[in-house]
Amino acid sequence: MTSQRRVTLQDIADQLGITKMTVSRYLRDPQKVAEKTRVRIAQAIESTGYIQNRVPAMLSKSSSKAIGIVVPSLSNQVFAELVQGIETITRQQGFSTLIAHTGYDPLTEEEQVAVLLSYQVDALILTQTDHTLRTRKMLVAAGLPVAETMELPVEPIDIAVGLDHIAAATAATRRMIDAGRKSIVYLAARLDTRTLLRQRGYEQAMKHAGLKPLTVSTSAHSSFTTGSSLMQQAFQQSPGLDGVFCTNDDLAVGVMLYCADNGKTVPEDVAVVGYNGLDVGQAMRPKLTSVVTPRYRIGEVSADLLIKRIQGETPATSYVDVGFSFTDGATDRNHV
Amino acid sequence: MTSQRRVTLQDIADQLGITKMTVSRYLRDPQKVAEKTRVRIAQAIESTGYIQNRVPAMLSKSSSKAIGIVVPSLSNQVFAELVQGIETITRQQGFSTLIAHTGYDPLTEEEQVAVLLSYQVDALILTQTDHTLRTRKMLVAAGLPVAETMELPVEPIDIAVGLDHIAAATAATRRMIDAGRKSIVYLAARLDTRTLLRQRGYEQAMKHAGLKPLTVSTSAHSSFTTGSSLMQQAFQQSPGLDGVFCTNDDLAVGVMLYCADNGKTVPEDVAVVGYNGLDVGQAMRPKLTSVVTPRYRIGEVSADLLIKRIQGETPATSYVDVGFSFTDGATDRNHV
DNA sequence: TTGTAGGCGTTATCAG
DNA sequence: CTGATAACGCCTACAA
Repeated sequence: MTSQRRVTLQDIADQLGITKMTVSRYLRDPQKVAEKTRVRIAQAIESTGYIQNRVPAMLSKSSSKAIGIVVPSLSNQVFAELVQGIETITRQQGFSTLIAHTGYDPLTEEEQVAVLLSYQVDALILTQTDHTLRTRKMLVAAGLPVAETMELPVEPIDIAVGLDHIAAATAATRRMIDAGRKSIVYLAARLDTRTLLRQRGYEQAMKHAGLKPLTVSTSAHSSFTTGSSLMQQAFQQSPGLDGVFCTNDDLAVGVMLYCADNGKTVPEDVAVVGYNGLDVGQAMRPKLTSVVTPRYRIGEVSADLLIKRIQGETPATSYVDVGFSFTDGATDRNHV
Repeated sequence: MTSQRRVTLQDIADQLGITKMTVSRYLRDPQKVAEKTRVRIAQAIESTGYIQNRVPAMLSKSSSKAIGIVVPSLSNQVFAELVQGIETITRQQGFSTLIAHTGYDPLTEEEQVAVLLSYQVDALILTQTDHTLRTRKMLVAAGLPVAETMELPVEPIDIAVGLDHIAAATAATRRMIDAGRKSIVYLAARLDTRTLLRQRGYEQAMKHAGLKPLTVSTSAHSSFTTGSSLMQQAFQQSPGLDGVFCTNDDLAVGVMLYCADNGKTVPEDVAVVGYNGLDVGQAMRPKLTSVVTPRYRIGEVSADLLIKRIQGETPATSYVDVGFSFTDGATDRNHV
């Protein structure tokens, strides 16, 4: 009973003694068929539980009215919000979304891009800029609009919507420097592109202020426990540290928990700045100071640009810097 | 330049002066074509950046070698792990996955199920048991294997893999009762089925012990801040409370942060038990006691059962209770 | 208002 | 080893 053929237009047509063309017409515009037929078709569709099969349309128009989204991780609120931003736009334009995830691995990205392309998506939204050669080739060959999001690639494939993570990290670090911190450490996990960009920004700010940068990192993925253990290492390597810049809020919260647990007061003893401005940080006391990345907006903007491109328009801009700001936190103040 | 036609088998065949059939053969098994042809085809494919189009296969076999997964939320680690469990199995069996999300809304679920079915997925994995009538109808009409996961539905559509949330909640509550707690409150957010099941379990345990249950809830979604504010309300409604059972770990951590911030010691003043055993809880001090739900396992089991069904086998079981356990936490001990 | 013919890109099947 | 043909389900275009 599992593999009974799915109901088709033909089935419905046969059942009513008409042709599938009439049923097809009804589906796209009920007004186009006679009142009597209309009622009968409606009934038949209702009773059979007919579901539109998109596949033929994909075949003949080689378009699916779908946009593919490739995110690194499914459990990261950052990407969940990006997707929500995308979907507010796609939904109102009648596009659906296909979501794939890569676990931060360019090879998996390659695979997933191939899968999405094989489903004939009309556009692709990527969230990494580090692509394999084959990925790039496929994207070019497919000739569809592609948006790279979150960070701004040096050599964009096509559309780019994101923010300057180097500048954001520099600004974050400078806040602590301006507040009188001297020994600031950068905590990094899962060494993806963005983590490295932030490191660059951090190092620039430190060097510019004549301070010595120190990065403590792990290839493990970010979590609260990772944050705690990185902080422990940081104290070992730099006992006098008075500030930490964390590559994301998960680490930052782990740092705060570690401090609470080891007699260090934030921000008096140690300043902490996180990245992304997630709810976690805002639930802490004091509230975490963090870089706000407008990913909802990134989603909206990139979806909007892509749909315009799908529809044949040529938007003036294809490179959008959405900027950044800071949460209203208190973990980087009150020094000396 | 955006809508150049995608490269097809025909293009490659033309380019080589052979038929697409030969190219198609090569793709499925390179051994099936002559050495010489093989090399030429390989080259042409490489240079054109050809990507397999799955759509025609979906049409003719009305199968896509894909499994649809419908999760409530993309930012919840619980579902991320479920998906990972699913994908370990699907990947090794050559199936891809299509992920859709509902925001905990049965109507959105209906929509997403329709979308996935229209892509001719071979099976569906759902994570809610509260479906609209139309959803149920579509699933029956589509006649594909369906797994309902996480909770165990009273009337399963087909396959069910999950755990007994009532029993788990009862056990969690009883731990605190056994440790001498008298005034235990249940904190709930986003009132989905599982939240309500846990409430039932909590109430049963309380009544059984002759204690008065009290639930403090909100329709807002779970977060640390939600947890903190629910805890504040709980103290207002029940100043003498000495225990809280939280419907998930996010709330529980919010509760712990609130306590830390308001001079209450955990577990001395207030016992706390969470749900899901996420990393957050394990990063807290003391470590959060929490119900461990084996969602990775749930993913594996359901994917395995579904694929067997797709391949025509009839597994003996289609109803699997994976059970639950507790994290090695300390937030529910040390009383009186 | 309804019907007929053909095509989208691939693969199963049969023929050469 | 390679080619020809038909089929999958729907929609566009045209015809009745």
